[in-house]
Amino acid sequence: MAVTYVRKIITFGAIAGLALVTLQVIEYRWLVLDHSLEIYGGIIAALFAAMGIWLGLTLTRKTVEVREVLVPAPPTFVRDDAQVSALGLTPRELEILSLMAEGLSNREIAERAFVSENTVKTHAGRVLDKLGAARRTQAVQRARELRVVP
Amino acid sequence: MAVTYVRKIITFGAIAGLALVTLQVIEYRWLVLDHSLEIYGGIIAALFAAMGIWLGLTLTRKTVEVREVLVPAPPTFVRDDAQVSALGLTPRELEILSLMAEGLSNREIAERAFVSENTVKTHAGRVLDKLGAARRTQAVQRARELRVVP
DNA sequence: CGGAAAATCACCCTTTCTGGTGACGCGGAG
DNA sequence: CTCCGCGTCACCAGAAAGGGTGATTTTCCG
Repeated sequence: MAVTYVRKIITFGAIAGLALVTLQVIEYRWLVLDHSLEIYGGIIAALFAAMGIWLGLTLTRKTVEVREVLVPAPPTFVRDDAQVSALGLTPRELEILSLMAEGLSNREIAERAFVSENTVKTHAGRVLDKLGAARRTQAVQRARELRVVP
Repeated sequence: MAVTYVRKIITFGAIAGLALVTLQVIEYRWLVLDHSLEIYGGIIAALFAAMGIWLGLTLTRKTVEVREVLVPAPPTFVRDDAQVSALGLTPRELEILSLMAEGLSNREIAERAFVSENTVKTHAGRVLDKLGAARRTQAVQRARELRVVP
């Protein structure tokens, strides 16, 4: 930032110098031709006004006001793996639990997991057991509280 | 916005006019005193440069950047009553649904609601029906998605 | 290699849940 | 007053879920 400003000031100086030189030239030219002072002043005024505008623009171009607006974030689910291991749930059991939470029947779960319905029953039984639940709705409820399923 | 710019331009005109008047005064004063042209030009230059800078500054001052900041959503549950009425759920059915969502059996719900288990079955059946669910776990899942139960 | 944990599957029996039908009382809207 | 929505209750048949036991295969780790 500091470097930027230094460069701008140098640029400003250079342009100012150039303008002065130009002024000298114009001055003698017009004086020789015996023109009025008003025209001379007008030119100077226009020149420096333009330069000033350019300076003002350049100096403030990066002035931005950052306004932070608080907006509700979408509920993000992150599985509590600590709970999972604390409950002693195996990966397969966790998978069956997730499918149970989606409201699927044992038969449907069996199809999705490519196993027999009996196998699903076994897993489901263990899940209920480890979660201390008597019914699958209860198991899902507990799992949700423990952040094991969304 | 357009109004703002118009006002600025008018202001600019006024100041420019004032500056010109000032110039005239200065011009005669200094001419009478027979001072050099350079000083006169310098004053004009300084005057218009300052004005230009002011103009540039004024014209570009406000650039507002709105940045949205995600804030963790509060776990506040608010029932979507629109959904409830859209589903045609009666108060009693909603109550039974809530108890189902807690993982209670029909028998347990009957005890809490002070009705017979058969009554609970009837309500539960209607709830499944209105939610388009085949099992209570599915009903609970749907109800949750529809923000009918926490 | 050997054993433990995990995953798989099969029965059998009980409990719970679901679906369908029917019925009764109550209170509000037409 | 009558009809309708709501809540209540009952009964039954079938589906789904839960509990228990036993067995085989896979996987993984020391």
